[in-house]
Amino acid sequence: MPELPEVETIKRGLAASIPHHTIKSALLSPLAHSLRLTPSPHSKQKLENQQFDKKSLFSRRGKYLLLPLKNKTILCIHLGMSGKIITSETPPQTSPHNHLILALVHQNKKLWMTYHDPRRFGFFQILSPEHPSLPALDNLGEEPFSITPDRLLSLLHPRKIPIKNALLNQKIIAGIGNIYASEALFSASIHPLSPSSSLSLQDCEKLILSLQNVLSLAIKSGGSSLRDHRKSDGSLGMFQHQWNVYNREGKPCPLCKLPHIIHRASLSGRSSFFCPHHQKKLSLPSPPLARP
DNA sequence: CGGGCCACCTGGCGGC
DNA sequence: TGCCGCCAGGTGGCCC
Repeated sequence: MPELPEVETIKRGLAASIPHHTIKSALLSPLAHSLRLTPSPHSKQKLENQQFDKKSLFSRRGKYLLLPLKNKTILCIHLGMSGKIITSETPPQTSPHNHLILALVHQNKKLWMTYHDPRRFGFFQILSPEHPSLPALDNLGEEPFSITPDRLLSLLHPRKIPIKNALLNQKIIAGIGNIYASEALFSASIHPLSPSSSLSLQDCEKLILSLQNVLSLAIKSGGSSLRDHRKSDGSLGMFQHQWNVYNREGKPCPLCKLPHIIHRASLSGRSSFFCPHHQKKLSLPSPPLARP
């Protein structure tokens, strides 16, 4: 899915196109009930004839998109693996996967915003003062752009799980997915299987800088379009052309060059890509030797 | 707590 | 051409 850069790209696209619009109608697909979270029966009524709240900007938390409305509710969208949000000046083509279509208007100009998600691993929910959050949203870890090395060290220190798995755990750090976890570990020269507890403060500093660098570059390129991601105007993200390791098994390591090639390993059922030559696996400090 | 599974879904791709 | 198996950007649950 959309990881942090893709969601951020969509947020920025929407912020540039729809915040002054009024929602004239909201159409839910017949399949919307089988999204990962079922939308409340009142979703349609809560959205229709509402305006976006100009006092609260559109925002993103981890991989969650938050669109505040004037009636103090927030349209919260998670894109799962295959979700897209596309705006268009004509109604979207009919599809069973258009789970939410908002017909918008501003100064007599019509615009449609469509949430499309074939696999239905994503969802949308209306957060209201009565139901102000979601468990997963409450439990999100810190944002990669604000976490400090000290904080990351303290989160990693008690854990033996591979650092790659820790990066994918949204409760530890929010917004990182399978592509950017591999890319950041590559840049930080950290082996994905390194135990989380083996990272030093300096490793944490380097990892945070690598994360921030790769995420910033990806946002600048409009995210990575592997297959489903589109910017909100329908155009492609371009960061997939700048991947160093993701999906590049067998290709030369861009850093070490031949004969060193990118390897692939499966970690908790997810592909990880790395260069074993410069991403050295860290080991845990040896346990103290038993005194004879 | 953690690792290894599975489930939820559709669709694209390569191999035969 | 067509079918089949495999794989995919995420998350959460269950069992050991």
